[in-house]
Amino acid sequence: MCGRYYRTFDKQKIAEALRATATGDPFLYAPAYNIAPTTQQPVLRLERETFQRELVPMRWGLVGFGTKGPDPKRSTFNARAEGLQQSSLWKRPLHRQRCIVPMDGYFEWRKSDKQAFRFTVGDEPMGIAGLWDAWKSPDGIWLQSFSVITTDPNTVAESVHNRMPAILHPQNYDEWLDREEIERPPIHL
DNA sequence: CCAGACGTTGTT
DNA sequence: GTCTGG
DNA sequence: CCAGACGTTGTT
DNA sequence: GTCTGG
Repeated sequence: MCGRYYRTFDKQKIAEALRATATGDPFLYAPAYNIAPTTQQPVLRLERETFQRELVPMRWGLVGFGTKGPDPKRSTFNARAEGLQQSSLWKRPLHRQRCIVPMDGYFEWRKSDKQAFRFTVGDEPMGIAGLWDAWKSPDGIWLQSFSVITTDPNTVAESVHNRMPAILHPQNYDEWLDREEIERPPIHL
């Protein structure tokens, strides 16, 4: 699982590091050390027509296109990699709306004693595989939102938890973001 | 066909 | 919107 | 994920 | 204990 993370890079640095155009309010890119679900956070995706990389602030906690809106009773800030194909909520996002969640690291709490652990990949920023969707509110305003994909833990993560976010290798970012591959999404990444 | 869901975690 | 269960 | 709340009435 | 809001 991944329910908290942190990011030290600001708008300009994220844009530079990811070679992307950063859109939206600079305030939403401010370094944050305890990021929680339902807050607006920048995610990386390809622009619909130009396929250029763009950073867009979205709500953490995916709100499906056809739902009635955000539902506090249902957690959608994580999406299990194993079940993405079997759910109407995740299926279209998996095929057409993949994104990457930039962060410096994430936190996990050990169940036994509630001890918090911080996970990073060295000193490098990391990109987590994510999905996004858009929902139109009754008053016509679009809400964009995203979810972090989780998978089985590696040997480091499993000492604390039985799930971990899907960390992408930088060389695979383009393949994950590809908006033209809608038949066979690169779930192997 | 319609109605209702559409999700995750851990159970130390 | 789309899928599953009844 | 954690922190904090956890209620009722009626209201054009 | 369970739900909501961030």
